[in-house]
Order: sequence, then structure tokens, then C-alpha cells
Amino acid sequence: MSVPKLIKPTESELEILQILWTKGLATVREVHEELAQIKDVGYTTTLKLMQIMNEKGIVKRDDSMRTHVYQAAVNKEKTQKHLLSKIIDNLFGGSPTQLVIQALGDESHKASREELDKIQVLLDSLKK
Amino acid sequence: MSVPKLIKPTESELEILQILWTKGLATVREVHEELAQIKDVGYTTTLKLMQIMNEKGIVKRDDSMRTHVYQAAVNKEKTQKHLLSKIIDNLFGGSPTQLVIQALGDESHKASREELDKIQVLLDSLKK
DNA sequence: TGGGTAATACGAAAATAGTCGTATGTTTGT
DNA sequence: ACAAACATACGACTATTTTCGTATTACCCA
Repeated sequence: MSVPKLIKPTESELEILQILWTKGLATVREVHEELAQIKDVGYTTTLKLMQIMNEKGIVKRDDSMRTHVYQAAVNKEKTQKHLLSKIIDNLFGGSPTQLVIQALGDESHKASREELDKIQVLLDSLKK
Repeated sequence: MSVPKLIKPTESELEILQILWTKGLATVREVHEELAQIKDVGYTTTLKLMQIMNEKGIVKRDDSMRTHVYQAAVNKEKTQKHLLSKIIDNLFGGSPTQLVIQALGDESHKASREELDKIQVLLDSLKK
């Protein structure tokens, strides 16, 4: 078995990954149009970024057509878990509990009743 | 009132903040020795970083002595909350619940029974 | 009291990230 | 057929972050 390569997308790359994780397959144009809604950036910037991500192996692309079609090459949950783990160490001194408490208390991202119930279910299973 | 300045420490700065939040007061030497345990870095690098952090207002220092004494100038919880908020948007599409679920499921940072109870208490209060 | 150790200041190189202009080729609609 | 619109490639410029060498000054003690 090879050592699982550790992927560390930059902020901009993460924004693109978000979009690809949602869309599955997408062209540069599609990604860029989503991106343009949240930030002011040129088309070729998005293109370049995605080309670099391709070189790094963060995304894959089908270039058999003139218009290339991209998709994420890294697993969403794995990536989240990996980065979160770093943050727990880096920002919360290794305590996931502290992170959870801060996250639940975040005023600008309130969890719905439904979501709270979901967490409750997980919590119950962990308690056993 | 002035607009609350948004602090965005870099990774290296965060490592130093961690140490200062724990120690309260510390010299460059002390911080550097902690840092040297987890990464290979030169003394003047740590010094420079802390000087820059001072300029940015991330740390304060008492330079009335030859050996300056530093302390964090940003609140730990506020900083955590702020950065976490960014991560929720950036990595979890705005859903704190997804983040909480990933965090609780992290194999390398298991929560103790006691911590789970703490989360339960918070969860109960949010449900009301 | 002079030399070794320790501290800060400062500049600048090296590494990384982000941005975009321009060139070049492809497609398409009229 | 040809102009406009569209796509990728690629290099270069900017900005930020990280790193460290060197200079200078202060301290300590044998």
C-alpha cells in the first residue's frame, strides 16, 4: 500500500472543490460562473487554477473534447476530515469538543431543529 | 465604535498564538523552544514572526527589558469562532452540522465521555 | 575587562498563492 | 466564408508568507 498522499488545497482551490463536489462534472465556464457570484475574479484565473489543480491531482479532467470536463479527484469527506483534523490540532489544541462547542454556538450559522436532532443521534451512538 | 478588525493569523502565527494562549506571557526564546519540538525552524525565524505579529497587533509586548515579553493580543475564543466560521463556509458549505458530525467522528481525536456530556448539555439548551 | 553568549533589528532571498494578459486555435451563426 | 465568440495554454507579474544571515548592542563572569 502506498502512503495516502496528503492533500492540502488552498483557499481558492477549496472554493472550486466545493463547486465540483456539488456538480459532479463541470466545465471551467460553469465553475467560473458559480465562482463569479461570490467573488470578483477573471475567467482565466479560474482556468489557471483548475489547470494547476489538475497537475496536482486534486481534480481530473476529460480533455477529449475541446471543452474540457472536470471533476474532483479527492473525496469530499476524506478531505474535510483531514483538514478538520489539522484545525483541531492547530486551533483547538487537539480538542474536538472545543471545536464542536464553538461551532454549535456560532451565531451566524445556526443549526436547525432537524440538524440538532441529527447530532443527537450521533451523540447517542457515541455514548454507547 | 470602530468596526471590529478581522484578524486572520497565518498558520505559523496560529502555532505561536497557541503557545501564547497557554503560557500567557512568554519570551521569544520560550516560544521558540516549544515550537522547536514540533517543527524544525531557526530562532530568528520565530523572532521575526513574533515581531510581525506585533506590528499587526496580534500580540503585544513589553520591551522595557532587554528581553521582551510577549502575550497574545487577540482573544482565543473570538479568534477560534471567526476562523471556524470561515471554515464552515469554505469547507462545509455553510453547514455547521456537517462540521460537527465530521469532528465527532474523527478517529484520531476521540472525545471522552465527559466531553460528550458537555456537548449534550449545550445541545439541550439549543433545543429549547 | 575582555570575550563568549544572548537578544533584537533589519534586509532580503525563497517559497507559495493568486491574478490576468496575450497568443493561438476552434466553433458557430448568418 | 468569415467575423465574433469561446476555449485552452502559458508566461509573467504581484502579493503574501516563511525563512534566515548578518549586524549591532547588552549582559555576564572568569
